[in-house]
Amino acid sequence: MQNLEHILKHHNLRITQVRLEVLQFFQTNKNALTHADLETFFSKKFDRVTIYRTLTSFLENGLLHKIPDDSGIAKYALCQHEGTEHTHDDHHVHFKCKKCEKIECLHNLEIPKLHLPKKYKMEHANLLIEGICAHCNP
Amino acid sequence: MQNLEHILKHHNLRITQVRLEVLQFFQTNKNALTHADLETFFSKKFDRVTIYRTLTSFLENGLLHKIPDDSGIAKYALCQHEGTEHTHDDHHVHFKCKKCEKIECLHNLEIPKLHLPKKYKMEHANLLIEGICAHCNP
DNA sequence: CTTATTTTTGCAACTTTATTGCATTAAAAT
DNA sequence: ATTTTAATGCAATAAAGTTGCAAAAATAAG
Repeated sequence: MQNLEHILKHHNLRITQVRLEVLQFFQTNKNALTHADLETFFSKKFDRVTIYRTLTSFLENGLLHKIPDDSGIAKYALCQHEGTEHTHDDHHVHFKCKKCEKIECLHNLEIPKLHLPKKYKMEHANLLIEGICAHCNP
Repeated sequence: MQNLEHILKHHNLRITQVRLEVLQFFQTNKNALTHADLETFFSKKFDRVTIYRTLTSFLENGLLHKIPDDSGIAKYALCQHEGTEHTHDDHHVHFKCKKCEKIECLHNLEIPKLHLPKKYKMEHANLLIEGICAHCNP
């Protein structure tokens, strides 16, 4: 397991305080996070805009991925297998719990192959499953 | 094929001008639409807020579904098989083209069954595929 | 078919989420 | 140690969506 500075370097990101702490927060938090989550956690420590820009830079440099959902609020989670270029992160499964509202990545699940109509070319796939997560299931 | 008024009635919606025209617009438009698309199309004819509320009522009454994606802008498309309660619309595939940016429903594709981890209960599934659509494919 | 009831619409104001410009500060390169 | 390059904070602005309320339209009731 690499340390935080290593991970940033590997993704061509300068090592700064915000980045170190935001990365750490993602690591200790297994669920998808929103900008608001970070803003709440870091209170007055970092500027709102800086947090937005941190998320954007992490996204662009492959540290985070955005999770599609219908809430209208952007949600982010760490990419697995940092370092390697094309991982199965391009085809992975997200689970959104209806009770706790949390979204998590099910990294070990592959999206089954699918037969697309003629002339359609698939590049990424993203499967969002909604239901009750293990934590909320009695 | 039912007419517009019939469809609204069937979904317990009062027949109004906005609803008739918005529904028609969705019918003649195979791709997913945003609020902005409707606002542009209906220019000054209907109020912004009215269009928002039309979308919401269609959503609540099962005429439309929201399509999860990572753009942060809500996208809507007509539900297939109007009338029947639980169709495979709960498990259907969306395709987002990287070139034309349009999203369409692939209603005839089923999402393959998946083996979830213990204690996870699935209720809906939504598969978003990104790539190049038939129209943009040379 | 006229009146009463209920729902929808339009307008204005507001909230929430996200972006841009720019001067200052910090990180890395020389 | 100094130069170069990139990141940060602040203020302002934009975009997306929501709420309250009076007026208008749709349905229900007589």
